[in-house]
Amino acid sequence: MTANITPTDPGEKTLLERYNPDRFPRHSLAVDVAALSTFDGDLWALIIQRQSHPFREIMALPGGFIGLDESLGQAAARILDRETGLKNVFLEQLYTFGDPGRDPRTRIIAVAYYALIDWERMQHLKSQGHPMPLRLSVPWAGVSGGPVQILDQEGNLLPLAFDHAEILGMAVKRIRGKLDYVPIGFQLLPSCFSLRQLQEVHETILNQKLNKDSFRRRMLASGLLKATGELEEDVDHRPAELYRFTRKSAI
Amino acid sequence: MTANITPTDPGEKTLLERYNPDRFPRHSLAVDVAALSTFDGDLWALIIQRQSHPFREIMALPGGFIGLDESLGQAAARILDRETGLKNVFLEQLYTFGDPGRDPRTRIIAVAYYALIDWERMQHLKSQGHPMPLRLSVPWAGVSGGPVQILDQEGNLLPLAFDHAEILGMAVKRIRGKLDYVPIGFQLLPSCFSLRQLQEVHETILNQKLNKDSFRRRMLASGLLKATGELEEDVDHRPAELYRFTRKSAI
DNA sequence: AAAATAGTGTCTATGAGACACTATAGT
DNA sequence: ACTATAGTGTCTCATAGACACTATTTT
Repeated sequence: MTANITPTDPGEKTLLERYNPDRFPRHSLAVDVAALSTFDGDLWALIIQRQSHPFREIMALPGGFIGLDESLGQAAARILDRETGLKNVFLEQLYTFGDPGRDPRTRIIAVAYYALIDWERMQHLKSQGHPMPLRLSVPWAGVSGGPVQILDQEGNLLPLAFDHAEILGMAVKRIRGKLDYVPIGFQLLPSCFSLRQLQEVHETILNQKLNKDSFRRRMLASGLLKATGELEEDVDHRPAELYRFTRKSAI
Repeated sequence: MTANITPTDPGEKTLLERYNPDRFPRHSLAVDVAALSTFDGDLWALIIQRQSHPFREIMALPGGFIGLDESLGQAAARILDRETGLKNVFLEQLYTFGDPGRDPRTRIIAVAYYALIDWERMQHLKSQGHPMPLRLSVPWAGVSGGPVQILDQEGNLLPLAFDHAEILGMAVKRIRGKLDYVPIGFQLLPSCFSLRQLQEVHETILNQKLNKDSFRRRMLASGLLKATGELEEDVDHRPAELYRFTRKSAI
């Protein structure tokens, strides 16, 4: 559009140069990351123990403030890298939590992301310090949603800081719903896997047993799996063939 | 947790009182609303023509800055009310757009919401001035996603300001995906409607013809429709029975 | 009566679940 | 040989699509 300069319109260029962001309220913006994995029939989340107030010593999701020149996804990847040393992780925006009062310090809006990490990588976290995977307890079925709790090694419920139980719940709800039409299961497996492993991932996410025959047929008919010809090793029964995902569909 | 005060820990209360939000970068946060309706076999979106720079005179979604003490959903409802006078509208968070550079003034993060409004209400907007429904042209099938264009009365493509074509595209993708498992169709209809009207809404959203028999069976089997006993009027053929949605499932 | 759509009944094709059977590893 | 799981073939059942038919309004 032509920027005609008139007495009432000083022109776009001038206005942009004169623009004062402080004419409108400014907010603190953070990213929280729900990094999920599957193991032993349960979902696990990467949790840290807070070192400072508020919620000092309480369990929380990794998070941090968003820099002025990084995109939201970059901020999430940076924070996940800082906590785990992992790069190139499946990471997707989840929801933005902005209720006034969700943080007792001041109003902080959190753009939540979720990540899917296979258990093998989850075991080799760079910073062996605070972050650790903790088992989830999902107190609802299907995709009804709601907060999700975390358990310590003895199976005791641990409280979560801020609204992080809601964020985790939203992440579980999202991947349950998404699993029906997007093959995200392989994000939680090594690059080579058996159909049984894939089925166990699905069963863990959905928290329900699936029919073996029908699951095999669906997966093989999807055209997204490629047989490698290799076989499982070190199992005390007939070894299964290993498959790879053909990542033709953009994730 | 007991707030033990030690030489290295001044206590939670003190820290919260001393908290300085300016220790971290602060951002401009806005809400943009994609208000959708269906009519004449197409999706329509509520569009305004910008009165000021940047993108002066270009078409855009209604939006505004988020107040310091309102929730994100409240901000979206306030802005939709300001533009349309409509209250109690189906409104749901869509995605947060935060790429640096998406707004030429300064970095502005936009939490996008989408609304579903039945065509009847769309015709009686309070402020007869700027906001108007414009027809959408969706250049992709299914839920592949991508930007969506708007058409003027003559069917010419109009440019959209900022990343609003992407926001609209995300909204269309979302409702297409959601329609398969959540009955959102009735949000685009008056409270009483025929099965044919409902099918037309589905066909418009999905942009594909549906099988009449199977659609009827699915809808009636869902248990979400209640026959009213009333019939259509002023149609030049056998009148259809009218139904209501039983909103037992929380939307 | 003609036109147009509403609504019902039935056949068929497809896909999921169930089950039986064979195959192949370790012990 | 025994056990455990992999993998195949087949039957059944539920649901979607197709189609034929009847019903009810306006013109």
